[in-house]
Amino acid sequence: MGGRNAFVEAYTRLFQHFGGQGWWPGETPIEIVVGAILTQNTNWENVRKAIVNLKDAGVLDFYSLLELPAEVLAEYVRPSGYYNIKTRRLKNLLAMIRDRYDGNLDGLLADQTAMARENLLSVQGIGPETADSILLYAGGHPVFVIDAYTHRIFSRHGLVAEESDYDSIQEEFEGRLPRDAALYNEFHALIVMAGKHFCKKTTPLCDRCPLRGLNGMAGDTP
DNA sequence: GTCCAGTTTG
DNA sequence: CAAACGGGAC
Repeated sequence: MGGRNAFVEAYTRLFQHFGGQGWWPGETPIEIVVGAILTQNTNWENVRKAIVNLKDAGVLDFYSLLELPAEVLAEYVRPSGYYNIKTRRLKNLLAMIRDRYDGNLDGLLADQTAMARENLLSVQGIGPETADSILLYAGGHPVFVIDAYTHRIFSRHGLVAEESDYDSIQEEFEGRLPRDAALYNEFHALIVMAGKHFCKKTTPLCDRCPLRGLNGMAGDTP
């Protein structure tokens, strides 16, 4: 087992099993930012329908979204679920960019990582995972995105404590891995794949999981 | 009926 | 710590 570093080992195994994921599946920064909010606790396929609605309506750009009446925007994003609250969250983010970056999304993404993250987290409806997804996938900042899959997979393998919070898990990952945005990008996407296909919340498929035995435990499974 | 690339509020 | 937000797919 090339296992001095189980985090690197996990990445290697997942990449070999699933291959490169090529995230984020959005073409422009605004599309990635919108997708990051719409995908909160929601299946990506439903988010994709909402993005298609916005594209078809020709409003997937900063000022169109900013000026669009909330009730209209809500109809477009409806397929992604939580559509009223997500509409509000999108509007909150757009207003922050308008106020602090003169309406320039690229300005936010080009800001220093710590400052951009702080500004994102100040928006009601943007928590650490959404903020870091935007920083990493739209801005190319080297921040590791932690999600429910990350917590579940790595705690099941005894590599992070069950009770660890977002920031401490993130510190663990960033401390164990090279500070490389391309690596973080691919690794998080692979973790999502592992969570979907093997490390399910109920009835995990441990016997066939590419991560079985990752930490030298009796199978690393609960 | 269950689950989903979460976050806020009670 | 629990409830709320919610449509779509299986």
